Amino acid sequence: MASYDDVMSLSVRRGFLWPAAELYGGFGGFYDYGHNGVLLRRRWEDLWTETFLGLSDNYYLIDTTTILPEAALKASGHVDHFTDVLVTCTRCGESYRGDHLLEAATHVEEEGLTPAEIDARIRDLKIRCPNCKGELGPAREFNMMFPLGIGPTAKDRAYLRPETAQGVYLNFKREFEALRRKLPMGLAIVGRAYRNEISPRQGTYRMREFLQAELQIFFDPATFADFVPLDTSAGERIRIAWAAEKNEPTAHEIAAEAVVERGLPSWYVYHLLAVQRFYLAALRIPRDAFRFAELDEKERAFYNKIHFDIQIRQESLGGFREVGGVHYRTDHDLKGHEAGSHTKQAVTFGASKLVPHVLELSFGVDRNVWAVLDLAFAKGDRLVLRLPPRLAPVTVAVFPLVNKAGIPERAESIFASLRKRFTAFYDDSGSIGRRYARMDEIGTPFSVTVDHESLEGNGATVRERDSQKQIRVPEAELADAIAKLLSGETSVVP
RNA sequence: GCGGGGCUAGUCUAAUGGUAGGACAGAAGCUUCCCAAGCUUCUAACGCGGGUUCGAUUCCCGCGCCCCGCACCA
Repeated sequence: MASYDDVMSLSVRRGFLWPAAELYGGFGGFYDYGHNGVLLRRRWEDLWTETFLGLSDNYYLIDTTTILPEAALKASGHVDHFTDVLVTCTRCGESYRGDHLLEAATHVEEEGLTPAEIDARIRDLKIRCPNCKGELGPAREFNMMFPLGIGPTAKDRAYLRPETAQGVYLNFKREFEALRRKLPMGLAIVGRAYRNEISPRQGTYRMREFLQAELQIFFDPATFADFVPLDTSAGERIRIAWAAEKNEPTAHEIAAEAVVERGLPSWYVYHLLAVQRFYLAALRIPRDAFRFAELDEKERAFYNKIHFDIQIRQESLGGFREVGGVHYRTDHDLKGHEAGSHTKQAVTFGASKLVPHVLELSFGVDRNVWAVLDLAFAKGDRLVLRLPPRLAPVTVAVFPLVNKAGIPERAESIFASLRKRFTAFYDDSGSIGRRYARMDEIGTPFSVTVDHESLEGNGATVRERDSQKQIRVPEAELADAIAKLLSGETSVVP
Protein backbone atom coordinates (compact mmCIF):
# COMPACT_ATOMS: atom_id res chain seq x y z
CA MET A 1 0.00 0.00 0.00
CA ALA A 2 1.51 3.24 -1.14
CA SER A 3 -0.17 6.60 -0.81
CA TYR A 4 0.55 9.36 -3.28
CA ASP A 5 2.59 11.16 -0.61
CA ASP A 6 4.54 7.97 0.15
CA VAL A 7 5.66 7.61 -3.45
CA MET A 8 6.34 11.30 -4.02
CA SER A 9 8.21 11.75 -0.75
CA LEU A 10 10.45 8.77 -1.43
CA SER A 11 10.98 9.93 -5.01
CA VAL A 12 12.09 13.37 -3.85
CA ARG A 13 14.21 12.11 -0.97
CA ARG A 14 16.04 9.44 -2.92
CA GLY A 15 16.72 11.24 -6.19
CA PHE A 16 14.03 9.77 -8.45
CA LEU A 17 11.89 12.75 -9.45
CA TRP A 18 10.43 16.06 -8.23
CA PRO A 19 8.59 19.14 -9.54
CA ALA A 20 10.58 21.17 -12.07
CA ALA A 21 11.83 24.71 -11.43
CA GLU A 22 11.06 24.55 -7.70
CA LEU A 23 13.65 27.28 -7.18
CA TYR A 24 11.23 29.67 -8.84
CA GLY A 25 8.09 28.49 -7.14
CA GLY A 26 7.41 25.48 -9.34
CA PHE A 27 6.08 25.00 -12.83
CA GLY A 28 2.81 23.12 -13.02
CA GLY A 29 2.81 20.05 -15.19
CA PHE A 30 6.56 19.65 -15.42
CA TYR A 31 8.78 17.22 -13.53
CA ASP A 32 12.52 16.65 -13.41
CA TYR A 33 14.21 13.27 -12.94
CA GLY A 34 17.13 12.83 -10.56
CA HIS A 35 20.03 10.41 -10.86
CA ASN A 36 18.10 7.36 -9.69
CA GLY A 37 15.00 8.32 -11.65
CA VAL A 38 16.93 8.55 -14.90
CA LEU A 39 18.53 5.16 -14.33
CA LEU A 40 15.17 3.58 -13.52
CA ARG A 41 13.50 5.20 -16.50
CA ARG A 42 16.26 4.21 -18.91
CA ARG A 43 16.11 0.62 -17.73
CA TRP A 44 12.36 0.64 -18.32
CA GLU A 45 12.93 2.08 -21.81
CA ASP A 46 15.61 -0.52 -22.54
CA LEU A 47 13.32 -3.35 -21.50
CA TRP A 48 10.49 -1.88 -23.57
CA THR A 49 12.71 -1.50 -26.63
CA GLU A 50 14.13 -5.00 -26.28
CA THR A 51 10.66 -6.49 -25.85
CA PHE A 52 8.73 -4.74 -28.60
CA LEU A 53 11.42 -4.43 -31.25
CA GLY A 54 11.99 -8.12 -30.51
CA LEU A 55 8.53 -8.94 -31.88
CA SER A 56 9.91 -8.88 -35.42
CA ASP A 57 13.22 -8.47 -37.22
CA ASN A 58 11.66 -5.66 -39.26
CA TYR A 59 10.92 -3.38 -36.30
CA TYR A 60 13.30 -0.48 -35.65
CA LEU A 61 13.79 2.62 -33.51
CA ILE A 62 13.86 6.01 -35.22
CA ASP A 63 14.08 9.57 -33.88
CA THR A 64 12.28 12.62 -35.21
CA THR A 65 11.85 16.31 -34.40
CA THR A 66 9.73 17.45 -31.50
CA ILE A 67 8.61 20.53 -33.47
CA LEU A 68 6.31 20.01 -36.42
CA PRO A 69 5.09 22.48 -39.03
CA GLU A 70 1.46 23.50 -38.88
CA ALA A 71 0.64 21.83 -42.19
CA ALA A 72 1.61 18.39 -40.86
CA LEU A 73 -0.57 18.78 -37.78
CA LYS A 74 -3.37 20.20 -39.87
CA ALA A 75 -3.28 17.02 -41.97
CA SER A 76 -3.16 14.81 -38.89
CA GLY A 77 -6.29 16.50 -37.58
CA HIS A 78 -4.64 17.96 -34.50
CA VAL A 79 -4.99 21.63 -35.45
CA ASP A 80 -8.76 21.25 -35.69
CA HIS A 81 -9.48 18.54 -33.17
CA PHE A 82 -6.98 19.57 -30.53
CA THR A 83 -8.54 23.01 -30.29
CA ASP A 84 -11.60 23.39 -28.11
CA VAL A 85 -13.74 26.48 -27.84
CA LEU A 86 -14.74 26.84 -24.20
CA VAL A 87 -17.73 28.76 -22.90
CA THR A 88 -18.06 29.56 -19.20
CA CYS A 89 -21.27 30.40 -17.36
CA THR A 90 -21.14 33.88 -15.83
CA ARG A 91 -23.35 32.80 -12.94
CA CYS A 92 -22.19 29.36 -11.73
CA GLY A 93 -18.79 29.22 -13.43
CA GLU A 94 -19.34 25.91 -15.21
CA SER A 95 -17.31 25.47 -18.40
CA TYR A 96 -18.56 23.76 -21.53
CA ARG A 97 -17.21 22.98 -24.93
CA GLY A 98 -18.88 25.38 -27.34
CA ASP A 99 -19.46 22.76 -30.04
CA HIS A 100 -21.12 20.43 -27.50
CA LEU A 101 -23.53 23.17 -26.40
CA LEU A 102 -24.55 23.83 -29.98
CA GLU A 103 -24.85 20.14 -30.83
CA ALA A 104 -27.07 19.60 -27.79
CA ALA A 105 -29.38 22.35 -29.04
CA THR A 106 -29.38 21.61 -32.78
CA HIS A 107 -28.59 17.87 -32.89
CA VAL A 108 -26.27 18.44 -35.85
CA GLU A 109 -22.49 18.48 -35.92
CA GLU A 110 -21.07 21.95 -35.30
CA GLU A 111 -17.33 21.59 -35.86
CA GLY A 112 -14.62 24.07 -36.75
CA LEU A 113 -16.44 27.23 -35.68
CA THR A 114 -14.52 30.26 -34.43
CA PRO A 115 -15.26 31.72 -30.98
CA ALA A 116 -17.13 34.65 -32.60
CA GLU A 117 -19.28 32.27 -34.64
CA ILE A 118 -20.07 30.22 -31.55
CA ASP A 119 -21.07 33.37 -29.66
CA ALA A 120 -23.40 34.31 -32.51
CA ARG A 121 -24.98 30.83 -32.60
CA ILE A 122 -25.46 30.84 -28.83
CA ARG A 123 -27.23 34.19 -29.15
CA ASP A 124 -29.41 33.03 -32.05
CA LEU A 125 -30.37 29.78 -30.34
CA LYS A 126 -30.85 31.50 -26.96
CA ILE A 127 -28.71 28.87 -25.24
CA ARG A 128 -28.27 29.29 -21.50
CA CYS A 129 -26.19 27.40 -18.94
CA PRO A 130 -27.43 23.78 -18.81
CA ASN A 131 -26.53 23.69 -15.13
CA CYS A 132 -28.09 26.86 -13.68
CA LYS A 133 -29.79 28.59 -16.66
CA GLY A 134 -27.38 31.51 -16.15
CA GLU A 135 -26.01 33.66 -18.93
CA LEU A 136 -23.03 32.25 -20.82
CA GLY A 137 -19.85 34.27 -21.11
CA PRO A 138 -17.87 34.90 -24.30
CA ALA A 139 -16.39 31.85 -26.06
CA ARG A 140 -12.62 31.53 -25.96
CA GLU A 141 -10.29 29.25 -27.84
CA PHE A 142 -8.21 26.69 -26.05
CA ASN A 143 -5.59 24.77 -27.97
CA MET A 144 -4.02 21.75 -26.35
CA MET A 145 -0.92 22.16 -28.53
CA PHE A 146 1.86 24.62 -27.74
CA PRO A 147 2.17 27.02 -30.69
CA LEU A 148 5.56 28.28 -31.83
CA GLY A 149 6.69 30.99 -34.23
CA ILE A 150 9.67 29.84 -36.25
CA GLY A 151 12.33 32.17 -37.59
CA PRO A 152 12.96 35.88 -36.92
CA THR A 153 9.53 36.99 -38.07
CA ALA A 154 7.73 33.97 -36.60
CA LYS A 155 5.97 33.77 -39.93
CA ASP A 156 6.14 29.99 -40.10
CA ARG A 157 3.66 28.53 -37.66
CA ALA A 158 4.55 25.33 -35.88
CA TYR A 159 3.70 23.35 -32.75
CA LEU A 160 5.44 21.13 -30.26
CA ARG A 161 4.33 17.63 -31.20
CA PRO A 162 1.35 16.36 -29.19
CA GLU A 163 2.36 12.73 -29.81
CA THR A 164 5.43 10.97 -31.18
CA ALA A 165 3.34 8.99 -33.66
CA GLN A 166 3.21 11.75 -36.28
CA GLY A 167 6.99 11.70 -36.58
CA VAL A 168 6.75 8.08 -37.65
CA TYR A 169 3.99 8.70 -40.20
CA LEU A 170 5.93 11.56 -41.79
CA ASN A 171 8.87 9.21 -42.29
CA PHE A 172 6.93 6.16 -43.40
CA LYS A 173 7.93 6.27 -47.06
CA ARG A 174 11.61 6.97 -46.39
CA GLU A 175 11.86 4.00 -44.07
CA PHE A 176 9.78 1.77 -46.31
CA GLU A 177 12.40 2.34 -49.01
CA ALA A 178 15.38 2.11 -46.66
CA LEU A 179 14.04 -1.12 -45.19
CA ARG A 180 13.53 -2.52 -48.69
CA ARG A 181 9.75 -2.43 -48.99
CA LYS A 182 8.64 -5.05 -46.49
CA LEU A 183 5.45 -5.30 -44.52
CA PRO A 184 4.81 -5.57 -41.66
CA MET A 185 7.23 -2.79 -40.80
CA GLY A 186 7.52 -1.40 -37.30
CA LEU A 187 8.89 2.02 -36.40
CA ALA A 188 9.23 3.04 -32.78
CA ILE A 189 10.04 6.34 -31.12
CA VAL A 190 10.90 6.89 -27.48
CA GLY A 191 10.70 10.62 -27.09
CA ARG A 192 9.01 13.68 -25.69
CA ALA A 193 5.55 14.98 -26.47
CA TYR A 194 3.78 18.12 -25.29
CA ARG A 195 0.20 18.96 -24.41
CA ASN A 196 -1.04 22.12 -22.76
CA GLU A 197 -3.17 20.31 -20.19
CA ILE A 198 -5.81 22.45 -18.52
CA SER A 199 -5.13 21.04 -15.10
CA PRO A 200 -2.06 18.84 -14.75
CA ARG A 201 -2.40 16.74 -11.63
CA GLN A 202 -1.28 13.70 -9.73
CA GLY A 203 2.44 13.98 -10.22
CA THR A 204 3.72 12.51 -13.44
CA TYR A 205 0.30 11.14 -14.40
CA ARG A 206 -0.78 14.19 -16.36
CA MET A 207 2.07 16.39 -17.49
CA ARG A 208 2.55 19.09 -20.07
CA GLU A 209 5.85 17.61 -21.21
CA PHE A 210 6.09 13.85 -21.09
CA LEU A 211 7.79 10.83 -22.58
CA GLN A 212 6.10 8.40 -24.90
CA ALA A 213 7.31 5.03 -26.11
CA GLU A 214 5.33 4.15 -29.20
CA LEU A 215 5.61 1.40 -31.78
CA GLN A 216 3.73 1.96 -35.04
CA ILE A 217 3.29 -1.25 -37.00
CA PHE A 218 2.45 -0.78 -40.69
CA PHE A 219 0.68 -3.74 -42.26
CA ASP A 220 -1.56 -5.07 -44.97
CA PRO A 221 -4.84 -6.01 -43.25
CA ALA A 222 -5.31 -8.84 -45.73
CA THR A 223 -2.16 -10.67 -44.66
CA PHE A 224 -1.14 -9.37 -41.24
CA ALA A 225 -2.55 -12.36 -39.37
CA ASP A 226 -0.25 -14.68 -41.34
CA PHE A 227 2.79 -12.86 -40.00
CA VAL A 228 1.66 -12.95 -36.38
CA PRO A 229 -0.01 -16.35 -35.91
CA LEU A 230 -1.92 -16.44 -32.64
CA ASP A 231 -0.64 -19.41 -30.65
CA THR A 232 -3.34 -20.48 -28.22
CA SER A 233 -1.70 -23.75 -27.24
CA ALA A 234 -0.47 -22.37 -23.93
CA GLY A 235 -4.04 -21.46 -23.00
CA GLU A 236 -3.09 -17.93 -22.02
CA ARG A 237 -5.90 -15.81 -20.73
CA ILE A 238 -6.18 -12.08 -21.24
CA ARG A 239 -7.35 -9.77 -18.48
CA ILE A 240 -10.04 -7.48 -19.86
CA ALA A 241 -12.59 -5.03 -18.49
CA TRP A 242 -15.32 -4.27 -21.03
CA ALA A 243 -16.39 -0.71 -21.69
CA ALA A 244 -19.49 -0.96 -19.52
CA GLU A 245 -17.61 -2.18 -16.45
CA LYS A 246 -14.54 0.01 -16.59
CA ASN A 247 -15.36 1.76 -13.36
CA GLU A 248 -15.29 -1.48 -11.47
CA PRO A 249 -11.90 -2.59 -10.16
CA THR A 250 -12.08 -6.02 -11.76
CA ALA A 251 -11.25 -7.85 -14.95
CA HIS A 252 -12.31 -10.99 -16.79
CA GLU A 253 -9.81 -13.71 -17.57
CA ILE A 254 -10.63 -14.53 -21.16
CA ALA A 255 -8.93 -17.13 -23.31
CA ALA A 256 -7.24 -15.57 -26.33
CA GLU A 257 -9.35 -17.53 -28.81
CA ALA A 258 -12.51 -16.41 -27.01
CA VAL A 259 -11.44 -12.79 -27.46
CA VAL A 260 -11.08 -13.47 -31.19
CA GLU A 261 -14.54 -15.03 -31.21
CA ARG A 262 -15.92 -11.80 -29.80
CA GLY A 263 -14.92 -10.12 -33.04
CA LEU A 264 -11.39 -8.81 -32.52
CA PRO A 265 -8.87 -9.64 -35.27
CA SER A 266 -6.42 -12.35 -34.28
CA TRP A 267 -3.49 -10.03 -34.99
CA TYR A 268 -4.93 -7.56 -32.51
CA VAL A 269 -5.31 -10.24 -29.85
CA TYR A 270 -1.75 -11.39 -30.61
CA HIS A 271 -0.52 -7.94 -29.61
CA LEU A 272 -2.72 -7.78 -26.52
CA LEU A 273 -0.95 -10.95 -25.43
CA ALA A 274 2.47 -9.48 -26.21
CA VAL A 275 1.70 -6.40 -24.14
CA GLN A 276 0.32 -8.47 -21.27
CA ARG A 277 3.45 -10.64 -21.25
CA PHE A 278 5.59 -7.52 -21.12
CA TYR A 279 3.85 -6.41 -17.94
CA LEU A 280 3.42 -9.75 -16.21
CA ALA A 281 6.61 -11.56 -17.19
CA ALA A 282 9.18 -8.85 -17.92
CA LEU A 283 8.02 -6.15 -15.50
CA ARG A 284 6.71 -8.65 -12.95
CA ILE A 285 3.52 -6.69 -12.31
CA PRO A 286 1.11 -8.72 -10.12
CA ARG A 287 -1.48 -10.30 -12.40
CA ASP A 288 -4.44 -8.76 -10.59
CA ALA A 289 -2.93 -5.27 -10.92
CA PHE A 290 -3.02 -5.44 -14.72
CA ARG A 291 -5.84 -5.26 -17.24
CA PHE A 292 -6.95 -3.98 -20.61
CA ALA A 293 -9.91 -1.62 -20.57
CA GLU A 294 -12.11 -1.39 -23.64
CA LEU A 295 -13.11 2.06 -24.88
CA ASP A 296 -16.53 2.41 -26.43
CA GLU A 297 -17.21 4.33 -29.59
CA LYS A 298 -17.86 7.62 -27.77
CA GLU A 299 -14.59 7.50 -25.86
CA ARG A 300 -12.39 6.50 -28.78
CA ALA A 301 -10.65 9.01 -30.97
CA PHE A 302 -12.45 9.11 -34.30
CA TYR A 303 -9.57 7.40 -36.10
CA ASN A 304 -9.26 4.49 -33.68
CA LYS A 305 -11.29 1.55 -34.87
CA ILE A 306 -10.29 -0.65 -31.94
CA HIS A 307 -8.94 0.78 -28.72
CA PHE A 308 -8.08 -0.86 -25.43
CA ASP A 309 -6.29 1.05 -22.70
CA ILE A 310 -3.52 -0.63 -20.76
CA GLN A 311 -4.21 -0.09 -17.07
CA ILE A 312 -2.25 -0.75 -13.89
CA ARG A 313 -3.79 -0.62 -10.45
CA GLN A 314 -1.97 1.94 -8.34
CA GLU A 315 -2.92 2.68 -4.76
CA SER A 316 -1.29 6.10 -4.98
CA LEU A 317 -3.63 7.12 -7.81
CA GLY A 318 -6.75 5.48 -6.47
CA GLY A 319 -7.07 2.34 -8.59
CA PHE A 320 -6.67 1.24 -12.19
CA ARG A 321 -5.11 4.02 -14.24
CA GLU A 322 -4.13 4.19 -17.90
CA VAL A 323 -0.43 3.70 -18.70
CA GLY A 324 -0.76 2.97 -22.41
CA GLY A 325 -3.01 1.83 -25.22
CA VAL A 326 -3.32 -0.56 -28.13
CA HIS A 327 -4.83 1.37 -31.02
CA TYR A 328 -5.91 0.18 -34.44
CA ARG A 329 -5.63 3.46 -36.35
CA THR A 330 -6.48 1.93 -39.75
CA ASP A 331 -5.08 3.88 -42.71
CA HIS A 332 -6.35 7.14 -41.26
CA ASP A 333 -2.98 8.75 -40.59
CA LEU A 334 -1.23 7.94 -43.83
CA LYS A 335 -4.36 8.88 -45.80
CA GLY A 336 -4.44 12.18 -43.93
CA HIS A 337 -0.85 12.96 -44.82
CA GLU A 338 -1.46 11.82 -48.38
CA ALA A 339 -4.22 14.42 -48.67
CA GLY A 340 -2.34 17.09 -46.74
CA SER A 341 0.96 16.73 -48.58
CA HIS A 342 -0.42 15.74 -52.01
CA THR A 343 2.07 12.87 -51.93
CA LYS A 344 0.92 9.31 -52.52
CA GLN A 345 1.46 7.08 -49.51
CA ALA A 346 0.28 3.90 -51.19
CA VAL A 347 2.96 1.26 -51.67
CA THR A 348 3.15 -1.92 -53.66
CA PHE A 349 3.50 -5.00 -51.54
CA GLY A 350 3.11 -8.47 -52.98
CA ALA A 351 0.14 -8.53 -55.27
CA SER A 352 -1.56 -5.50 -53.83
CA LYS A 353 -1.08 -1.77 -53.84
CA LEU A 354 -2.29 -0.19 -50.66
CA VAL A 355 -1.96 2.50 -48.03
CA PRO A 356 -0.82 0.38 -45.08
CA HIS A 357 -2.86 0.22 -41.93
CA VAL A 358 -1.36 1.01 -38.55
CA LEU A 359 -1.47 -0.75 -35.22
CA GLU A 360 -0.07 1.52 -32.52
CA LEU A 361 1.32 0.22 -29.24
CA SER A 362 1.51 3.38 -27.17
CA PHE A 363 3.01 3.79 -23.69
CA GLY A 364 3.38 6.77 -21.36
CA VAL A 365 6.89 6.30 -19.99
CA ASP A 366 6.48 8.59 -16.96
CA ARG A 367 3.19 6.95 -16.06
CA ASN A 368 4.82 3.54 -16.28
CA VAL A 369 7.76 4.59 -14.14
CA TRP A 370 5.33 5.95 -11.54
CA ALA A 371 3.37 2.69 -11.62
CA VAL A 372 6.57 0.72 -11.10
CA LEU A 373 7.44 2.88 -8.09
CA ASP A 374 3.91 2.55 -6.70
CA LEU A 375 3.85 -1.23 -6.99
CA ALA A 376 7.40 -1.63 -5.66
CA PHE A 377 6.78 0.50 -2.59
CA ALA A 378 6.63 -1.69 0.50
CA LYS A 379 6.61 -0.27 3.99
CA GLY A 380 6.61 -2.47 7.05
CA ASP A 381 9.35 -2.64 9.64
CA ARG A 382 11.57 -1.24 6.93
CA LEU A 383 10.99 0.66 3.72
CA VAL A 384 11.87 -1.44 0.68
CA LEU A 385 11.49 -0.65 -2.98
CA ARG A 386 10.89 -4.11 -4.43
CA LEU A 387 11.83 -3.18 -7.97
CA PRO A 388 12.36 -5.90 -10.54
CA PRO A 389 16.17 -6.36 -10.29
CA ARG A 390 16.65 -5.36 -13.92
CA LEU A 391 14.99 -1.97 -13.33
CA ALA A 392 16.83 -1.04 -10.14
CA PRO A 393 19.01 2.08 -10.53
CA VAL A 394 21.85 0.42 -8.68
CA THR A 395 22.35 -3.29 -9.30
CA VAL A 396 24.92 -4.08 -6.65
CA ALA A 397 26.32 -2.26 -3.62
CA VAL A 398 29.69 -3.05 -2.05
CA PHE A 399 30.41 -2.49 1.65
CA PRO A 400 33.42 -3.08 3.87
CA LEU A 401 32.03 -4.54 7.10
CA VAL A 402 34.49 -2.44 9.11
CA ASN A 403 36.84 0.36 8.16
CA LYS A 404 40.07 -1.24 9.33
CA ALA A 405 42.45 -4.16 8.96
CA GLY A 406 42.67 -3.95 5.18
CA ILE A 407 38.99 -4.66 4.64
CA PRO A 408 38.21 -1.34 2.87
CA GLU A 409 41.07 -1.94 0.43
CA ARG A 410 39.73 -5.36 -0.45
CA ALA A 411 36.17 -4.01 -0.76
CA GLU A 412 37.33 -1.22 -3.06
CA SER A 413 39.06 -3.67 -5.32
CA ILE A 414 35.91 -5.80 -5.53
CA PHE A 415 33.89 -2.64 -6.22
CA ALA A 416 36.29 -1.67 -9.02
CA SER A 417 35.83 -5.01 -10.74
CA LEU A 418 32.05 -5.20 -10.29
CA ARG A 419 31.44 -1.71 -11.66
CA LYS A 420 32.91 -2.78 -14.98
CA ARG A 421 29.87 -5.00 -15.52
CA PHE A 422 27.15 -3.50 -13.34
CA THR A 423 25.91 -0.22 -11.97
CA ALA A 424 27.62 -0.53 -8.62
CA PHE A 425 27.72 1.68 -5.54
CA TYR A 426 30.31 1.80 -2.77
CA ASP A 427 29.47 2.89 0.77
CA ASP A 428 31.58 2.77 3.93
CA SER A 429 29.69 5.22 6.13
CA GLY A 430 27.49 4.32 9.09
CA SER A 431 26.69 0.90 10.42
CA ILE A 432 26.25 -2.02 8.07
CA GLY A 433 22.51 -2.11 8.78
CA ARG A 434 22.15 1.54 7.87
CA ARG A 435 23.88 0.91 4.57
CA TYR A 436 21.59 -2.01 3.78
CA ALA A 437 18.61 0.20 4.62
CA ARG A 438 19.76 2.94 2.27
CA MET A 439 20.04 0.42 -0.55
CA ASP A 440 16.60 -1.04 0.29
CA GLU A 441 15.04 2.38 -0.22
CA ILE A 442 16.33 2.76 -3.77
CA GLY A 443 15.63 -0.86 -4.59
CA THR A 444 19.18 -2.17 -4.96
CA PRO A 445 18.65 -5.92 -5.24
CA PHE A 446 22.11 -7.13 -4.13
CA SER A 447 24.66 -5.97 -1.58
CA VAL A 448 28.13 -7.44 -1.30
CA THR A 449 29.79 -7.20 2.12
CA VAL A 450 33.50 -7.76 2.62
CA ASP A 451 34.39 -9.04 6.09
CA HIS A 452 37.32 -10.59 7.96
CA GLU A 453 36.78 -13.96 6.33
CA SER A 454 37.15 -12.31 2.93
CA LEU A 455 40.76 -11.52 3.79
CA GLU A 456 41.34 -15.20 4.47
CA GLY A 457 40.14 -16.17 1.01
CA ASN A 458 36.60 -17.10 1.99
CA GLY A 459 34.92 -14.73 -0.45
CA ALA A 460 32.27 -12.14 0.38
CA THR A 461 28.61 -12.26 1.29
CA VAL A 462 25.84 -11.36 -1.17
CA ARG A 463 22.70 -10.14 0.51
CA GLU A 464 19.36 -10.12 -1.28
CA ARG A 465 17.08 -7.12 -0.77
CA ASP A 466 13.65 -8.70 -0.25
CA SER A 467 14.58 -11.76 1.82
CA GLN A 468 17.60 -10.13 3.57
CA LYS A 469 19.21 -13.55 3.17
CA GLN A 470 22.90 -13.94 2.42
CA ILE A 471 25.09 -16.37 0.57
CA ARG A 472 28.87 -16.50 0.57
CA VAL A 473 30.49 -16.32 -2.85
CA PRO A 474 34.19 -16.74 -3.75
CA GLU A 475 35.66 -13.43 -4.79
CA ALA A 476 36.55 -14.56 -8.30
CA GLU A 477 32.98 -15.69 -8.94
CA LEU A 478 31.18 -12.60 -7.63
CA ALA A 479 30.52 -10.95 -10.99
CA ASP A 480 29.16 -14.13 -12.57
CA ALA A 481 27.07 -14.85 -9.49
CA ILE A 482 25.51 -11.35 -9.60
CA ALA A 483 24.80 -11.77 -13.32
CA LYS A 484 22.98 -15.05 -12.67
CA LEU A 485 21.03 -13.57 -9.78
CA LEU A 486 20.07 -10.62 -11.99
CA SER A 487 18.78 -12.83 -14.78
CA GLY A 488 16.89 -14.97 -12.29
CA GLU A 489 18.91 -18.02 -13.23
CA THR A 490 19.85 -18.47 -9.59
CA SER A 491 18.53 -17.15 -6.30
CA VAL A 492 19.91 -16.28 -2.89
CA VAL A 493 16.92 -18.00 -1.37
CA PRO A 494 17.08 -21.79 -1.89
C1' G B 1 -10.65 27.35 -15.91
C1' C B 2 -14.35 27.15 -11.34
C1' G B 3 -14.97 25.67 -6.07
C1' G B 4 -12.66 23.67 -1.47
C1' G B 5 -8.25 22.67 1.46
C1' G B 6 -3.06 23.42 2.01
C1' C B 7 2.31 25.43 1.72
C1' U B 8 7.69 25.77 8.19
C1' A B 9 15.16 22.37 7.04
C1' G B 10 16.21 16.84 2.38
C1' U B 11 11.60 14.29 4.61
C1' C B 12 7.72 14.36 8.42
C1' U B 13 6.09 17.87 11.68
C1' A B 14 5.51 21.75 16.47
C1' A B 15 4.75 26.59 18.08
C1' U B 16 4.35 31.89 17.72
C1' G B 17 2.20 39.49 16.16
C1' G B 18 8.61 40.14 19.26
C1' U B 19 15.22 34.57 19.64
C1' A B 20 11.17 29.32 14.73
C1' G B 21 11.52 23.70 18.24
C1' G B 22 11.63 18.42 17.47
C1' A B 23 12.07 13.63 14.96
C1' C B 24 14.18 11.10 11.02
C1' A B 25 17.74 11.77 7.13
C1' G B 26 22.72 14.03 6.02
C1' A B 27 28.09 15.50 7.49
C1' A B 28 32.34 15.06 11.13
C1' G B 29 34.31 12.36 15.35
C1' C B 30 34.41 8.39 19.21
C1' U B 31 32.75 3.47 19.81
C1' U B 32 30.67 -1.10 17.83
C1' C B 33 30.66 -4.44 13.65
C1' C B 34 25.99 -8.37 9.30
C1' C B 35 20.62 -5.48 9.17
C1' A B 36 18.63 2.33 10.44
C1' A B 37 22.61 0.69 18.15
C1' G B 38 24.83 4.61 21.38
C1' C B 39 27.33 9.33 22.57
C1' U B 40 29.30 14.31 20.99
C1' U B 41 29.35 18.18 17.42
C1' C B 42 27.63 20.38 12.97
C1' U B 43 24.72 21.66 8.49
C1' A B 44 19.79 22.95 7.28
C1' A B 45 13.29 25.88 6.90
C1' C B 46 8.72 29.99 7.40
C1' G B 47 6.69 29.31 -1.44
C1' C B 48 7.05 34.53 -3.91
C1' G B 49 5.45 39.68 -3.89
C1' G B 50 2.73 43.61 -1.73
C1' G B 51 -0.19 45.75 2.43
C1' U B 52 -1.44 46.64 7.79
C1' U B 53 1.94 47.19 12.08
C1' C B 54 7.14 50.00 16.00
C1' G B 55 7.68 44.81 14.50
C1' A B 56 4.52 39.74 10.07
C1' U B 57 6.34 32.96 9.41
C1' U B 58 1.71 34.36 12.04
C1' C B 59 -3.37 39.14 10.07
C1' C B 60 -5.09 41.00 4.91
C1' C B 61 -4.51 41.05 -0.64
C1' G B 62 -2.32 39.20 -5.16
C1' C B 63 0.59 35.46 -7.54
C1' G B 64 2.86 30.54 -7.71
C1' C B 65 2.73 25.53 -6.50
C1' C B 66 0.42 20.95 -4.35
C1' C B 67 -3.94 17.90 -3.11
C1' C B 68 -9.43 16.96 -3.63
C1' G B 69 -14.14 17.76 -6.46
C1' C B 70 -16.18 19.71 -11.22
C1' A B 71 -14.97 20.62 -16.22
C1' C B 72 -11.27 19.12 -19.85
C1' C B 73 -8.29 14.76 -21.55
C1' A B 74 -7.63 14.96 -29.97
